[in-house]
Amino acid sequence: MTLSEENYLKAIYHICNHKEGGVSTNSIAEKMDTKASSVTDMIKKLSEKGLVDYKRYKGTALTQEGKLVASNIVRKHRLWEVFLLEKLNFTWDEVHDVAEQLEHIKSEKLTDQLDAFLGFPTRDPHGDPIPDKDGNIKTVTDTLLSTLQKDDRGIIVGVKDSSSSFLKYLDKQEIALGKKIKVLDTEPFDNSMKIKIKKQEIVISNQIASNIYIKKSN
Amino acid sequence: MTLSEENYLKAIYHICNHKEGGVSTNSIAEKMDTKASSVTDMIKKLSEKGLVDYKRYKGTALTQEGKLVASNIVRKHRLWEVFLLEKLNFTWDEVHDVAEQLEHIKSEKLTDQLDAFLGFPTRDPHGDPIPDKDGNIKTVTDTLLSTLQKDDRGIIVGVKDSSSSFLKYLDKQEIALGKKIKVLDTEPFDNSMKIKIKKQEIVISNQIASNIYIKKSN
DNA sequence: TTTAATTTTTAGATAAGTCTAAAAATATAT
DNA sequence: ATATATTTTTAGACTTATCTAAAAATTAAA
Ligand SMILES: [Mn+2]
Ligand SMILES: [Mn+2]
Ligand SMILES: [Mn+2]
Ligand SMILES: [Mn+2]
Repeated sequence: MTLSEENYLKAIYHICNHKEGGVSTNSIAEKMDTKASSVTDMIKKLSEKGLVDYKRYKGTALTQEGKLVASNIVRKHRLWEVFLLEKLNFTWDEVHDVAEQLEHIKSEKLTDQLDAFLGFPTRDPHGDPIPDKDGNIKTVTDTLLSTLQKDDRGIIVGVKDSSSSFLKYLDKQEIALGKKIKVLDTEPFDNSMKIKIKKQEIVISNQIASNIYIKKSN
Repeated sequence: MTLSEENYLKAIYHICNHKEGGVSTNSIAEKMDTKASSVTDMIKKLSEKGLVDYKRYKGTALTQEGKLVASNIVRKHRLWEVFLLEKLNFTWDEVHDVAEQLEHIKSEKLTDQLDAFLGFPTRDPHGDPIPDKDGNIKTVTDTLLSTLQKDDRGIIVGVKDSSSSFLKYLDKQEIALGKKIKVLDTEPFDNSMKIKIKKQEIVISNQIASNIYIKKSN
């Protein structure tokens, strides 16, 4: 299993989680930041190895085995993110890039022991669930903050966008996982909303609100 | 800096530490388990990049910059070995293979924070010194157990051979870093020796004794 | 249902890293 | 000093992963 193969499997895995059914060559190319022709080549190889189901012009899907390999990479990625944040004083906008490297380290013992060392965490620093060894993962059923109505309350449980710039914005506004919020008002014109968080009132754009996951509390 | 380039620099670094002056193409090939022709190609590239001094047929040496890069990889390797042993319940014969992968993770913050997290260790699980950020390293001046005479005493401070099979042998004999030993007798015929360790008397071959570093205590 | 646009695949080229086999340089032995 | 052996380098080939450009299949539009 080469680095490149692993990254392709992971990309397909992530796209699959959003859209059901086959994955298009172009969508993989976009996520991987490569050309479609490169994707076709790689998919053929993964197909030979029994990691994806592929019929030309028809799209690609992970096999059982491919899904297990991919989820294991995601598992490692998220465990390492927890490690970096909890043990090594990284901030939640710094962990992803390093985890992109660490997720490819091959050692089952390492992964298991890391899991135990961290106290078997269920979510990564961005609120995303951590798959178990068999690829089982809590499907995220959280609602987006942008879908809440006036007077709705909830707790922040995750972010959809994990980019460094977005996370830094949240830090600046003191918006963090676990915080209680209440929607004070919504503005129909641009879908911005006024919310109360930590006894402060702030206005956030729809772009922000549609990247924050909430667990509604009433 | 590719994975392959890093491994070549590390190989040259390790050979240099034993032999002074230029390093032969063949010695690099042997350490890297590749062909001499491959080494020549790579050395040319490293030379272009200013990481090694190279004149054809004359041998290779690390430049200041190359030495710094190499020692940083060794630094990471040994820090990770400490981490795996101290925090993740690895045994000292298991840490090396995983550290071979982890040493290539690129993040200065990660290395620094790991160093701090581990309490700034000075030696890895095999007794080898850990270089600092600037490439400074305590040169090992320890003596080999095989050079001791009858009635000499000392403390085990390191191993020369870090192979899994050797380390497992030591575990079986309960020979470990920090243990006090005394040479009870030496056998001139095959250079084996009888030693006292943990109040037990055991006989070890010269091959064993010449792979254990001792700090003489009188 | 033809035609046009889009998506996907193929064909051919390139770069990195490796190999084998042969040539060149250096070292060793008679 | 000359012949022989060893070491090192070059030449050419192969694999993996990528790209561009062109062809083929599919989808959308007229
Ligand atoms: Mn991430
Ligand atoms: Mn994450
Ligand atoms: Mn090691
Ligand atoms: Mn070591």
